[in-house]
Amino acid sequence: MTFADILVPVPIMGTFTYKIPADIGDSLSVGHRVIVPFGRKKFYTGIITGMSNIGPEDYEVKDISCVLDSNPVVRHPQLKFWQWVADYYLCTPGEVMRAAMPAGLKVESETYIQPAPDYEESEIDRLNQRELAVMELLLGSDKKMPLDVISKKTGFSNIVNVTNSLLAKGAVMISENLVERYRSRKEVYVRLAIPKGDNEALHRLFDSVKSGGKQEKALLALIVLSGFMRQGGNVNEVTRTELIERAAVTTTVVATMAKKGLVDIYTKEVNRFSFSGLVAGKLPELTEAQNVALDKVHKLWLDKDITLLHGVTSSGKTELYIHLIDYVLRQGRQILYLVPEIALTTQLTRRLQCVFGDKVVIYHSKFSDNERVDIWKKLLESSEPCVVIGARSSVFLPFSSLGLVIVDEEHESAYKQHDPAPRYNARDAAIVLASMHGAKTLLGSATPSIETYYKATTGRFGLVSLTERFEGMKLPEMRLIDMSDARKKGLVTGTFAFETERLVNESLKRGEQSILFINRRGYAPIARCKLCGYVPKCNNCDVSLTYHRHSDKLVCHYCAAPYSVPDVCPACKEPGIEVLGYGTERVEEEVESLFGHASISRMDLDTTRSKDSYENIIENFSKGKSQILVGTQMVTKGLDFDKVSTVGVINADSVINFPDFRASERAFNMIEQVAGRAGRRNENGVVAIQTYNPSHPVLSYLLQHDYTGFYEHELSERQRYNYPPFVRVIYIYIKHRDQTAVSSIAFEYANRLRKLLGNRVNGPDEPYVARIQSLYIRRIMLKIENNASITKVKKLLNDLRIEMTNQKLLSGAVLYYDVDPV
DNA sequence: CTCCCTTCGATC
DNA sequence: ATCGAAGGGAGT
Repeated sequence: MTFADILVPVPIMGTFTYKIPADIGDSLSVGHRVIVPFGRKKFYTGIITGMSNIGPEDYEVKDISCVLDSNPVVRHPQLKFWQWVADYYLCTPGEVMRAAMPAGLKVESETYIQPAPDYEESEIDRLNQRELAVMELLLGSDKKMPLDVISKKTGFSNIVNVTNSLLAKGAVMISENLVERYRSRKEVYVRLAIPKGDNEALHRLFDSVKSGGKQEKALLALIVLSGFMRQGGNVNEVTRTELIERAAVTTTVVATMAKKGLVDIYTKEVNRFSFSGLVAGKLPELTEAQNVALDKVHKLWLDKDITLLHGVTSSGKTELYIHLIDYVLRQGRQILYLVPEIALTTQLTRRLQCVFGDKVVIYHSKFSDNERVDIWKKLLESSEPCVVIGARSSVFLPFSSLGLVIVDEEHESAYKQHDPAPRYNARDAAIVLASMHGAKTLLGSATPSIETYYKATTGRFGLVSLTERFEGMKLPEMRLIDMSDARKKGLVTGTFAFETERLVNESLKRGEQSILFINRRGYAPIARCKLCGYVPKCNNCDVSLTYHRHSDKLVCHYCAAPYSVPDVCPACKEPGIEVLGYGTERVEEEVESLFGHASISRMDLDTTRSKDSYENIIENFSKGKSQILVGTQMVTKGLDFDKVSTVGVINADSVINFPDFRASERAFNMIEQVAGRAGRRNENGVVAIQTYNPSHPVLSYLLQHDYTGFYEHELSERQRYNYPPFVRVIYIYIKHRDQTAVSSIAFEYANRLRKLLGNRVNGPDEPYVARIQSLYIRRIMLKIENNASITKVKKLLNDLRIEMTNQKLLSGAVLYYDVDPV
């Protein structure tokens, strides 16, 4: 083959054709990774998606620069899957590739700049100030520097102009260098410098070390660790780390021994993802109800590919999963176990490792890129059965033979990627991936999404219910607390109703724990001047700033820009700025003053930024080191705590009154999930829901833990107002730096779209946050019938976009789609 | 008329 | 995404 179609990780439709150099033609195939020159300068990593002997006629074809691996790194059906994601979520395959592969597998070129060796400034080519600044920096370091480093150090935003003029004046040279980000890990090993079984030589080794000395200790440890004296078989490789730990000696001792010729020290590349050597344990025993459910899943598998396991909290879904995983592992196939948040992996991983030992693999975004590459490579190399626990991006791993995909907490919005493209939902993508592998999908949830439950009750999916909790566990009592009534009667301290306070106190007295859920981080979500009413807003976004006491800053929660708190109101010049409302920090502070004797921890985005912080908080709480846990939605996720008896929902209204069609669903799920944390093994479980709007229908279903009742109610609302699952929603976002432009563009776009699709088009309207990062936003909602062809819609949207682009009607605007928003 | 910055169009 | 060319407004 002489030509190859190459997919590059850029947001452009389609693939690009390159010539395959004659000497490497035979070794290439689809899925291979290559380096190609792309655009004027840059080099990118591309993936071969097709090959042919006939090249294009109408343009010049460039050569593939080099081939990166001896085997493909993308295997069937990954490319097909990428294409599906691109088609369904209305983005380009390049964007999917960008998201799918770890950065370490996508080598890119970077522009480097260095001073020209013989440059002398002349009269004609005077350097201006910016140029001089760059030259000074370059001459100061005498090494060539990447452009982005220069721009960071000088603070110049438009560094390209400066370098170009420097280049024109002959002051600098530039070069494109490939940067390999992936670093393999090297491990130091130690072995005895004699052949196995040569006992005479062994004696000589012992003769040459001091009896009772460190070296002798090391020698003994090495013999044990390597299994040198064991009959038959090979000696084990022993790492230096293992050895010095076992023998309690330093590396110097080992180095001296190597110098004396007693041992050999050698270095080897290792895969970071090493099987931990854990041994598999026994399967958990199932209860009667679980056994019935398990049988039912197996029966459903005969004619349904997708099954919903609807199990109330603590009904033991995980045990069921474990049995199914075991079943599939025995068939020699792989399992993908999706969890919505990295956070959930720790407890789960331990449980699975107890049963499946070293067959458990974890993959998520807090892993270093090197670690991710290692896992990718490991999956490519071996097709052994294993179970991958991962967050949404693990749907892109190179599985060889998936037998089962489990999507735990399938209703979770964390499965949906919002920004950047591909805006995919890992739950739905996983279903498609599973079908490409001929695998089964099991969706699990205590509060299934409306769409999923609809499909399960109308026969598209199988449905298995687990309604029975483990022995001695009952659902916690839900108690509504009418805050306006409480305030009228003066039964409120700060944001706590006396009632809530009393429940927490009783828990404390019994030596039990409490969880307090507030849907906002920071100290207070609004700052305001009490004299003139001025509210500080972000300069780039249409959001009021959240006050963070910890840093004493006002922070934009959309672009993270920090602002200092003004001493006087910028509007009226009086010192009237005060803060309003409650976030986690402020609740924590109030909890401290109310229950000062208890130990309190807070869990939100701000306290879980570093790698292990999340686990530490969870660990502390589950070991009882803290009694009260204050947090955002993070605390609602399926964590198992035995001693929690009180759960407080501090502000249910902020969850319920969110302005979109999923508000009720989200509120029901969130509150029911956090309620599930109470009374897992506790008779006294109570959930206090503080609200100013106690008659909201969602709350009445929550009081009864009545999922199906809520579902019926919500489904009829969805049908009445024509929302999913009865239609498919596509949001079309239009962003522009200019407020008037964005309005008129969105208006024109919507009108043209309406001519094509009629009343399926709603809007444009301003989304909840109408300006983010200096861009004004408009949103058009498209409601497409379920049986409509996505291809047709896609073509129509594409054509409209091209038409309006050609008429210069979209200039300066950013336009993108969000399919199946959550 | 130059300099700088933004916008536009192409990328095999 | 990223780069160079082209357009356009202010400064000399």
